Amino acid sequence: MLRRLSSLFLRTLRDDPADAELPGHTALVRAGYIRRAGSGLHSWLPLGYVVYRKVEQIIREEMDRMGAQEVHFPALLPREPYEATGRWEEYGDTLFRLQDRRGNDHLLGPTHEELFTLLVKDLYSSYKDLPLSIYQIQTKYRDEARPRAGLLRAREFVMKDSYSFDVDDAGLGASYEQLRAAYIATFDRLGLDYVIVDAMSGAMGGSRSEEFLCPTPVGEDTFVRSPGGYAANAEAVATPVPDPLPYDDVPTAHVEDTPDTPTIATLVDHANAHLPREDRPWTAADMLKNVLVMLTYPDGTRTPLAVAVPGDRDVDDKRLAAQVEPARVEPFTDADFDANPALVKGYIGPAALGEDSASGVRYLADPRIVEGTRWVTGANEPGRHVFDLVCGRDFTPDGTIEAAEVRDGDPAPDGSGPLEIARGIEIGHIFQLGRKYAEALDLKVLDENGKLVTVTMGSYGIGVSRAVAAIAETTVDELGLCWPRIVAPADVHLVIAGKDEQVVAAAEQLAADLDAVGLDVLLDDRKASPGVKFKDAELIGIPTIVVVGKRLADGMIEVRDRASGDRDEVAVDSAVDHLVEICRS
RNA sequence: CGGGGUGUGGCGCAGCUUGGUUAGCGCACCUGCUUUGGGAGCAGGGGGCCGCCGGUUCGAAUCCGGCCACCCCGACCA
Repeated sequence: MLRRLSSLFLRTLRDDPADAELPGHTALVRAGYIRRAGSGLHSWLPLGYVVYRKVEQIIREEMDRMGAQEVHFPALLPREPYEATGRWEEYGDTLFRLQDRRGNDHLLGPTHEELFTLLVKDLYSSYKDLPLSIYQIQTKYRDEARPRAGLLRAREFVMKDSYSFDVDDAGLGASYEQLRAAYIATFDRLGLDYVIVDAMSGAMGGSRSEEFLCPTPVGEDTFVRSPGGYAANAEAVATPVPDPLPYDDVPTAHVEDTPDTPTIATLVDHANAHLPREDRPWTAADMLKNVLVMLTYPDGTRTPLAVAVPGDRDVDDKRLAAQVEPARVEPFTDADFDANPALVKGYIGPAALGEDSASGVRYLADPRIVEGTRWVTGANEPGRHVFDLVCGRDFTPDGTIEAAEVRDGDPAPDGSGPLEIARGIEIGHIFQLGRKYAEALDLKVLDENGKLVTVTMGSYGIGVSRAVAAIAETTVDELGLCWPRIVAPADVHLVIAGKDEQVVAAAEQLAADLDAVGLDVLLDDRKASPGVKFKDAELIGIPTIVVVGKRLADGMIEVRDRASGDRDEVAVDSAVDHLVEICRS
């Protein structure tokens, strides 16, 4: 394929667009790959669409290779199936809803579990038909509260979503492993760096869920990893539980006056000024912080929850939310305090917490708060705190909860070293759904004993448009885009640097020759100055830039590597062979 | 949804406080000449209901009110 820049539907921009904030997104717009059509909506221009299709095709090939079969659903869907699984309501404002002329509710599919499940139900009814993996590459719609970061968080985006169907858990496990292997192969081919992280805490049973995160500071997901190879989503990190401590020589708990100390910082200052420790100064880590939240369940029930964390840590809202799902976490309001007179704002302590206490509020503690740990905490009276309160002796929480923030340097749960906190773009997610959708939509098959069994499912997604963005964000440099060859919009960017007839003729001939041997060529045959062409070539980011110009007088052309900036001089006569070698190796 | 901000040719921006000729600049685009190895020069040109609606006024891009859109921070986000 030979494309000419003189006629390509392309206009590069010299200035950064005002609304692009990420370097890769900025470059995609400046280089003429995408245009914003609306908030969270993007149009693909010719160069961008070539890259998009290459990424899509690699994903498709790897899905086909593992035996999944491609189908295609509508993006516009009827309400009923989503009503049946409860997601018409659960999805909330993120769901794009619309009505047809008869007033019937429809939605633009945010994900297609329901449709896949129903399709299999329509056609299959025997264990002999399973296992089955089917997938589609489909435009998805989510009315994001705040679209941002270009293609990374859009309202319309393309996702490859696939689903596996098995009769039993062992089958689901095998299907999951197959998909996992296919994802590894896919991202390896795409040249995308990735980390596979646990997306769910082990406490939640057999369901496995892992995310493929592309590590980059511009990513929206926070994860942790250790030198020993442990990696997990921040929500899923388990805290190693310390051994119990002896507490025989800890004094009896005693209440002290600590006026005007409603926060940890003020309490530490007061304690050091008026009640100094014998061995060392008090720190926030000596304080027991009790945080109240209100949980709201899908059925509307509201229940308060108290979470205890060491005073030097904050509660991580996302980790807490993951632990209490499906309940939603809401702040504990002044009205809630009024309704619970046993709770004294700013001075809440364990004595007033717990299912058997005066307040009756369920009290869950960070796993670090083990038997024998010694704390300073609220005395449930304004201006007073309890000192030397020992866990297991003076109070016992109702249970533990993983809600404290994870910090750089925290130990990995598997002993593989200190955790490092990093950011990543979620480019893939694999998930053992289990029987949730099969049950809701009654997908059953007959097993070998002639008994009806509910099918168990897995769901597996790759963001196609997001993968393009992730590649751009992780390869962009100060000059512009810098595509891995496998997804680049062409193999060679051929710059005609000069208006001399011999130069033009030689470049045209070279372009034709490269085209003839099957390389994709972007030929810059515009009447622009060499400087403009070089800048654009760097911005567009095709991996190999060939310059036919003044050195042609000596029978030489220049071959540049976009990524490294390396330049070679090559004889025109051997240019085709040389470039084939570069592009095919 | 809370907070902040911005809407002026395709892109980036000035003008608005203090209302008053034909609304301006850079890039991009068109024509001509010169130029051609790192975003060229000169000359000439085309392109705008100044986000929308209403109000004040002799007169509104500019002042007032309402609405809409978009962006940023946060909340939210299989």
